[in-house]
Amino acid sequence: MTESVLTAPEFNLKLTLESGQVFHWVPDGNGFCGLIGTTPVRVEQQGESLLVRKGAEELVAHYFALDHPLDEIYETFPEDAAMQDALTFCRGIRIIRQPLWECLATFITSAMKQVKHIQQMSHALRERFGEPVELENGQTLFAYPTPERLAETSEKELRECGLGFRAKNLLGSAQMVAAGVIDLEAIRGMDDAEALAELCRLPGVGAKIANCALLFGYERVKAFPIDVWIERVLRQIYFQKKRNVTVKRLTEFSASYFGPYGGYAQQYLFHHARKQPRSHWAKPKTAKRKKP
DNA sequence: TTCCAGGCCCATG
DNA sequence: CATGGGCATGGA
Repeated sequence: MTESVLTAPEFNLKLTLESGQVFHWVPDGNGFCGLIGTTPVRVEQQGESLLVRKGAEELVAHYFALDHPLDEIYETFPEDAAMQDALTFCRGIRIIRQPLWECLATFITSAMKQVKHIQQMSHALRERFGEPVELENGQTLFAYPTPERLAETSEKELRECGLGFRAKNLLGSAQMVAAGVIDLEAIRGMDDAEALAELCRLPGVGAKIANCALLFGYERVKAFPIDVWIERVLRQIYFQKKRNVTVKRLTEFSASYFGPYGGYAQQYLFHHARKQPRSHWAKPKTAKRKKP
């Protein structure tokens, strides 16, 4: 029950946990409760200190990537106004080191879902198929279900967790990983392009989700996922109204413009954009009209 | 009620 | 190679 204090300069726990990179931590008083893999942890930030259970210091420090040199990282950011605004807004967000399957699987369920819904699906899957683990205070948390466990569920059961059309993708991916068709650990040894291609063999995994896995699971801090928010930012800020800008072009631009820590830049732009009032964004020029 | 969300995949030009 | 439509669910 004794607590330990970790020094965590240049860190904002709340922003980090609420920036849309991880989806299962729950507020608990002035701190948060969650699982690092299968280990339950309560973390509370006080100034530049992190309060954690004695014995969990190393695990927590590694998970939250307290060793990432944020000052150096910020110096590599482009100096344009949009990037600097995002930095001011997001300072202290760290790209954390998530368990591979949990990270990948959660992003497979994220397609066309709001952050809040991704959280709901994560908790539903955990409570239904995950192993219960007790926190010190008696509270029960649930580990993310293993690929083996999910592989033996059914699409119907997964749909009951609110997954919709993503159910088939999660099930298929779980089966491939459980069967060893895809070796998530082995991907650690691949270069970026190779790793991206390998991840994209999984059903429901394309460039965006693969890059999320690379960034948030594999610590590829240059990986630059392009979702609807980032695409909006890139088009509006860096390609002012130019037409005929393909996603391929946006990808190439991002890879060179944002530097060796492009993934950090991306996360800051993403979170900043997402927290802007909706009125900030111009109306979609091509109004997607629906069916007859 | 309508719109949109940390997309992917497949069918067409 | 680029583009369009379909796919489920739930909150704003």
